[in-house]
Amino acid sequence: MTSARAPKYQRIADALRSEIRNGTPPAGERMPAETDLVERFGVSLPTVRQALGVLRTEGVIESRQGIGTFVRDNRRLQRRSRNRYGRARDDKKLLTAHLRHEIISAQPEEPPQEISALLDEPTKRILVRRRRLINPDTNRPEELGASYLPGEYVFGTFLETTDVVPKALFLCIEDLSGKRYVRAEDKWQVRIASDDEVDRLELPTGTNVVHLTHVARAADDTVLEISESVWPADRVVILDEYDLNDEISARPSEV
Amino acid sequence: MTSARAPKYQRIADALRSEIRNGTPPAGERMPAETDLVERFGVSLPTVRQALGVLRTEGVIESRQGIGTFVRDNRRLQRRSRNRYGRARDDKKLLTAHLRHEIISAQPEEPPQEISALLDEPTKRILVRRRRLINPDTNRPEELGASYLPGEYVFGTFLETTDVVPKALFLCIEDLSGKRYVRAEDKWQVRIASDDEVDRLELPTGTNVVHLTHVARAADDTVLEISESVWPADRVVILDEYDLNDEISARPSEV
DNA sequence: GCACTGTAGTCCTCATGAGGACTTGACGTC
DNA sequence: GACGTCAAGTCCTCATGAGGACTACAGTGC
Repeated sequence: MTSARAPKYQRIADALRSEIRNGTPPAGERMPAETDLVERFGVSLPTVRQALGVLRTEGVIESRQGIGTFVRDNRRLQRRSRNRYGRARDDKKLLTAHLRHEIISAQPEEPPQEISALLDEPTKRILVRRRRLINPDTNRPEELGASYLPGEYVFGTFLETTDVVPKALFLCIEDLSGKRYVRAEDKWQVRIASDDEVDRLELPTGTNVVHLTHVARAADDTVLEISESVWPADRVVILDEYDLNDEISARPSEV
Repeated sequence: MTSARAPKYQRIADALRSEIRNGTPPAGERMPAETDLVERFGVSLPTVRQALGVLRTEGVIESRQGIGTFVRDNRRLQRRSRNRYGRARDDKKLLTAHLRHEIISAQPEEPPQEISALLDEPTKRILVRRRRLINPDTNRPEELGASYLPGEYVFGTFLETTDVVPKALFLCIEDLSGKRYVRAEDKWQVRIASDDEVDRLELPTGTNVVHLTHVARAADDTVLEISESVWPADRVVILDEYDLNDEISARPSEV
């Protein structure tokens, strides 16, 4: 894999990566100290650090100052791309059901540019509920989210508290607004984590995240809810299953 | 944004990033030489290089040895997540239609582990058509793809040539197999680009890519086609629109 | 028992210095 | 005019050296 003429730091990175892939050190465990690696590979400290930097940006390892460098556990969480509305399926592959929901805040906020651009003019006063999901197995945050709800329906209701809602959020909105969720648009993007996301998701800076923006509309096209979800990009898999009859409009060979 | 006690390389990176965001230098243009930056910021060369390294892993800039460091054009290409089967919509936001199609190869290959795991036993002999999409405006590759087709249907047919197919690929397979595409599973992942992808997509090493694995099945559940598509993660947006009536199975409030 | 302190081990920052590899373009030769 | 050569400018690699910041833990004093 590595050519003989590759730079030292690259060869060291390759060596360590393949060792990790073979289980030494195993996920979660500590790597040898930088000074040990200097001795082992017979190179200088900056070279070792450059090699570790490669693995760090790849998400293979993670360093904590004063403690050590650790092998990251990169098992991926499985998400269903349209599972927001709880279609009844008991798919054991979906790990997200076990996640603990935690409401960070629930208060009126000025919507950011990208969100307010999607809103109808009269609904620009909004309530924002921010949530975080913790994986109870690893005790690590796996998802960050925000729901932007039209103020006219939700101001002064129980949604303005940080309590966990009694039933699915969209059902609450339907009750409060008297309208039905009938259409949705999803937008998926990969981008660098913001400082806030780095903190809340406990990620190394510069990590990529998957960002989903979900817009739900009523029959009259007004926006009932906009929600955002953010996951660490290297810890998530998005699954989608569908019938093609709906997708294939006409087969030319039949015309 | 940057605290006063942030390390030098971080402050330099922040300064350059915000300048770039404000248009200097503009996308595609050259950055000042590293030695110029050394003088401007009054730091050493490794520090400047570390700052540029941050921007490089963020995808903001790109360096070419012997030539210079350039601001990357990070406009994103829009993709529809289920548009593979050409549902007739004339959405001007979709830029992909303008892409130039290029068949790299079309020959029998040993399927990789992840693919053959999805295949039925008798169809493990497959034809692989590899394609690349070029954006004629920028003349840059935007997408890399591979279609894994069951050998029993396609060996010896025109699909074994690198010619562009006369009609949509799935229609060809339907004709040749006598079966219909009725169901599909999509799997989306973000991962580091392989060496091959770095070459073919002309990316800096270590870049993240979005990887879609699409499995299409017939009514009897046999696999008709597996296709993979790979895009640079920071140059793509995935869009999806759908009716919620299909998704929301039952509203408890009505029970 | 508790709180504080010091120390060792760890990763992080940054300077200096040197050589190499790659690209471009000017120049000279044929 | 075509081709090869050379030099300048660029980014890339790597060593050495030093200091700092952070964490965990053992020991001390109360």
